[in-house]
Amino acid sequence: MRAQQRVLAAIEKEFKAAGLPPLSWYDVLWELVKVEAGRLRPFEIEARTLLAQYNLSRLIDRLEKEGLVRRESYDEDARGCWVTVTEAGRAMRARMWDIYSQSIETHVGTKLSEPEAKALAALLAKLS
Amino acid sequence: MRAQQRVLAAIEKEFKAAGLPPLSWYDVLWELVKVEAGRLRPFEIEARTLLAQYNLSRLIDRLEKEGLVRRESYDEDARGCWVTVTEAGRAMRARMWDIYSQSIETHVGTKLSEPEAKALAALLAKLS
DNA sequence: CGGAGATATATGCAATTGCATATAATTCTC
DNA sequence: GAGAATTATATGCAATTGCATATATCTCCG
Repeated sequence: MRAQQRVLAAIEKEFKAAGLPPLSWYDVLWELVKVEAGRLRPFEIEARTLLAQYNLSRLIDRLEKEGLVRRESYDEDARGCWVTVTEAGRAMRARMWDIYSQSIETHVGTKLSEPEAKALAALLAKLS
Repeated sequence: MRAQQRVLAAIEKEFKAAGLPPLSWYDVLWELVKVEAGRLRPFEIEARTLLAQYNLSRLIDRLEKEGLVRRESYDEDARGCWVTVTEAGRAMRARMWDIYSQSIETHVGTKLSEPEAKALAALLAKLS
């Protein structure tokens, strides 16, 4: 818990210092960019990011207001919608990754050797 | 990040199901109970828990309102105060520990062997 | 077909958090 | 020993989160 708090706080701080939005924006954008169509249903994002449904709904509002994603209708089911990443969203994700990757390097990369990092990942995977 | 989120969410959920307050209350109470005098300065709690100063200030308000801690004057420095855990606070911490220890067992203990848990702790310690 | 649930998403409202700054006291410097 | 800088804690206000529930479909079953 403490380790995560420290690392997360450090990363958020670096995003902020670079004038970038919080990590949760990155998580959503990255899920969208990762899939080839560049779009997902909210409930799919929810499952992938562990964001609560109501928090995600409002996070999408904010992303949409900034023009980073668009809500589009989903014809097979009128309850649903697509969340599609825009070009601006892709660009933002890339900009955030510049900072994020550096942060990871600083706060994790320099603290653990390659085998240690792999061991850590393997142990954490057992918790999920 | 994901592993921590999952485990933390599961623990908070179990606290809530038992009608208990959030984990952050436990963290503060535990720091207080751990020291023999049963009291600390806010800035000491802050350093030990990683809570932000303004969040801690308000968390102490809530704990005080519930009668779990008391703010007492600190004579050597009139800016400061002691935060002293009350009997009710000690009792609450103990009640929370019943749930917390079970949660840890469920969400960590059953997922990792003893040497794995030690290895995980050692790796995470390197991040801090 | 006509509900009775189930599912997908949104939203009003209260609680918490974050930010910036306030307040009050202490220490340091010349 | 009078500011100036620093430290300890609190607080007004905006943003975010959590909770409960709303809304709109959809699915399934008799």
